[in-house]
Order: sequence, then C-alpha cells, then structure tokens
Amino acid sequence: MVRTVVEPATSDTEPTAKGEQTRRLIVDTAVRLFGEQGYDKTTMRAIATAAGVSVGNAYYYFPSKDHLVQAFYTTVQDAHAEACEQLLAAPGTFVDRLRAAMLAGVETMAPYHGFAGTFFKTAAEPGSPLSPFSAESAPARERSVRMFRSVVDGATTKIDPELRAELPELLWLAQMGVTLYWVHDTSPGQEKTRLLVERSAPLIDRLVAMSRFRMFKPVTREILSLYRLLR
Amino acid sequence: MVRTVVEPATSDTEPTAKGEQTRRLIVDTAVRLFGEQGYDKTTMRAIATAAGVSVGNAYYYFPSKDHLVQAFYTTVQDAHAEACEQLLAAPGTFVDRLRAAMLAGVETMAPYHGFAGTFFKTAAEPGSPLSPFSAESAPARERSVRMFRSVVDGATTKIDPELRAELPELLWLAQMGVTLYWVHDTSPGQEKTRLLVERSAPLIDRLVAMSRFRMFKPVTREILSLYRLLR
DNA sequence: GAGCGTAGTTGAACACGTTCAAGAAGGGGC
DNA sequence: GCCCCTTCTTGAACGTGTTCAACTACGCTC
Repeated sequence: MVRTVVEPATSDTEPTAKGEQTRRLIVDTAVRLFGEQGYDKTTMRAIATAAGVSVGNAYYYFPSKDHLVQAFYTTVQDAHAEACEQLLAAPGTFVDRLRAAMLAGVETMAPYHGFAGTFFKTAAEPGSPLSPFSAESAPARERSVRMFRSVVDGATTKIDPELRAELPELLWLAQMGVTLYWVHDTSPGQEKTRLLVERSAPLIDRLVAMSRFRMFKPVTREILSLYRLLR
Repeated sequence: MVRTVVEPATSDTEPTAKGEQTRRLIVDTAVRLFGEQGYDKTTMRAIATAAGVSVGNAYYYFPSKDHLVQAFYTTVQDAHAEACEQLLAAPGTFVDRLRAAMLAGVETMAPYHGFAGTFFKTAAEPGSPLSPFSAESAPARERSVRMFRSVVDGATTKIDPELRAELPELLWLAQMGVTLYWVHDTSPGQEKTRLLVERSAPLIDRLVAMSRFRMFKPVTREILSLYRLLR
C-alpha cells in the first residue's frame, strides 16, 4: 500500500485537504488586499483574480464578503493577544497591567485605522458575524476576556472577590468602548485614544479600589447584578 | 405620466419652491417605504417610482441612500423630543424625570426595532452623516442634549454644580449607550432594554448624588476633565 | 420675444456583491 | 475499466447603489 501525502483527515481541523488549501489561499489573498487597499476598494472579483480562482469559488467557502473580513479581524486580534502575553508575563500592579494591555490593543490596530471604519460599519450590525457579541465572534471574544483575566489575576493590587469574577468581562467591555472611540478618533496618530487609555486606566483602578470599601458595596452589587442580568 | 398638482406652497423656509417640493416628496415617500418594508428591501428605484420621479432625481437631492435614512432618523427623534416635552412639563425628582425621558426614547423607537439594525449599521460608520457624532447630526444631537438639560433643570434633587453643567451631555451619551443595547436586544418587546432603563436610572441618580460628597470630588473632577478633553 | 444661465430631471450605463445551473475532479465499490 | 456520489469550480446573470452626459423648464435681462 502506498502512503499518500494526505493524512487520514479524520474530523479534526481539516475536513479535506484540497478544500482547505483553496480556503486558505482565498483568505490570505483577501487579508493581504484588505490591508493594502482597504475594504471597499477590495472587490470580490479582485480577490478571486489575485488568488487565481473564480468569484463563485470564493462564495463556496465564504457566505459573504463580511465573513472574509472576519478572518482579517481574527488576525489582528491574534496579534494583540500575542503581544499581551509577553507584556503580562511578569506580575505587576493592576493599573500597569491594564494600561499595557489596552495600549497594546490600540497599537496593534493602529496600522488599520484608515479602513477600520468601513469594516467597523458591518461589525456594528446586530446580525453580523463580525459583531463582537455574535456567536461567530465567541472564540475571539473569549480569548480577549481570558487575556483580561490574566491582567486581573497577575495583579498585585487587592480586588474585591465578587467584582474580581466579573472584572475581566467588564474590562473587555471597556476595551470595546475604547475601540469605539478609536474608530471615530480623527486626531493625528489617534493620540486622543492613547490619552483616553492613559487616563482611564488609573480611573478604573481607582474605582476598583474604591469598590472594596463597605459603603460602596450596595452600588457595586447593583452594577454587577444589572450587568449579569443584561448580558 | 401622473403629474402631481403643484400648489404655491408659499415659502417660509424653502430656498426655492419647486425643488423643495420634490425634495419633500422624495423624503416622505422614502420614509414611508422604510417604515413599511425596511431599509434593504426599499430600493432607490422603488422610492423613485413610488414618488413618480426618476432615480437620478433622487440623487440630485440626496447624495446617497444613507442621507435619506437621516430624514427618517430625524422624524423619530422629533417624536421623542415632543413626547418628552409633555412628560417634563411639571417638575419632579431627577430619577423620575430621567427614567421618563429615557423610557420615552425606547418607546418611540420601538416600532422600528425590526429594521433599526440595518440603518444603525450605516450610523456606526465614522464618516457617515448618520453618525450621532457627525456635523450633520448636530441639530438633532443638540436638541436631545437640550431635552436632557430640561431633565436636569426641572429636577428637585440637589446636584453638584460642576457636574450639572456637563450632565446633560453625559446623559445623552448614556442614552446612546441604551440605544446601542436596544439595537442588539433580541428579547421579546425589547423588555431587557426597558429593564436596563428602569434600573440604570436609579443607579445614575445614586452616582450623581454621591458625587456631591467631598471624598468623591477628585474622581468626579477627573472624569469630567477627561470627558471635556476627549469629546 | 429672444437669448441665456441656472435649477431641475431623465434613463441608460457602470461596478459591485451575490446567486445559480452547469460542469469538472476526485475517489471508492464492482 | 465503469458507474456513482460527493466535493469543488466556473462564469454568466441578477439586482443593487451610484454616476453622468444630455435634456427640459424656468426666471431673468435686454
């Protein structure tokens, strides 16, 4: 029996060899073109041509152009997570770790600010797979939350245990807010967003610290309970 | 060919009589169709046909389909402002007025929840005239802020003067947040959004009340200063 | 009235995202 | 070899938002 180069391909990551290859080819080409010339300028025909396949073939693998952007989105997010891993290796104060993580996010996205808006547009649509709240985004979202959990867990600062459990998700939400601001930030080099991070990190730190005092318990509880109810 | 009968329509706000009339005709038709069948289903050709004009004519008055949606948006916002005027006529506690105003907003938007998402999509784009932060939206935004100022001014509750000045804008921002949640809210009748309003109004009220205490001054100052810097 | 310039109007044409019926490639089972 | 089934691939075709050169209607001056 001749062993082919094709491995068993049970059910793990590759359904079939051939298909996965063209899929990758299309994704890579699309990601490259998105980065080079932006979302709107990059047409499905251009992607297909550059990848050496037909338009219909791209649609065999991706239901829509949006789904191709998600691949791009994932790439950026992976870069962010990777950058954070190094930054958060050593423990430190909560404020330092938070600032570092958030700043890394802004830094990672920076090259794409020009066309981020046009894909942010589709991400804002409720039903879109690109929406940060969508089921399709769940892996990326969880990865990001896990990263913020590491921010919290590696922090030497004291944090109220009840808040601590939910804090990673809340910080992720804050990061979404920063991203929202960043997308609309027209200041040169998005310096205003950097300012926002620089100053809101200590602010969040202070609020977290305050929540440990007895007199803030009711309001902290209320916020947490409301958040749990509505997410 | 059906000719619409043109009456004088003595100009009070119109630059020219004829143009303004077709403009209105197109807007009204578009708004009607948007409400009837949603954003995506309503094509520019359908609008033009229903209005009895050509496609190109619609583009003579409106640079894009998005700009037509803005007319719809303005209509809804006007309804909200009008509803609030009655609700806020008599003075009351801050929390009651805030809840009433925000709830009225949700109530006004409710009929359009089905297709709100698709137009929200374009509103989220940074450059879009539909963006709540855009120059084109300034009148609507200012009207809304003015409404929240009336919420604050008519309140019998004591409020820190420094906060009081910025509070209307912050409340408008909160309202934007509620709207953001509302758009993504898939609960029946958007009851979760109503819950959000019901419970966040007392929360905001409590935070506002707390900000009067001496020990909160620094953090309040920092928040306000950061907000002023970044808006 | 004649001429002229601006405002208003038209519909064909363009490029795009997306769909689909049709075909090609590949791989077992006999 | 042959058949059959699934996976993959194609490109023409559809409907969309948008553009544009051409045309018409109107108000103005002389």
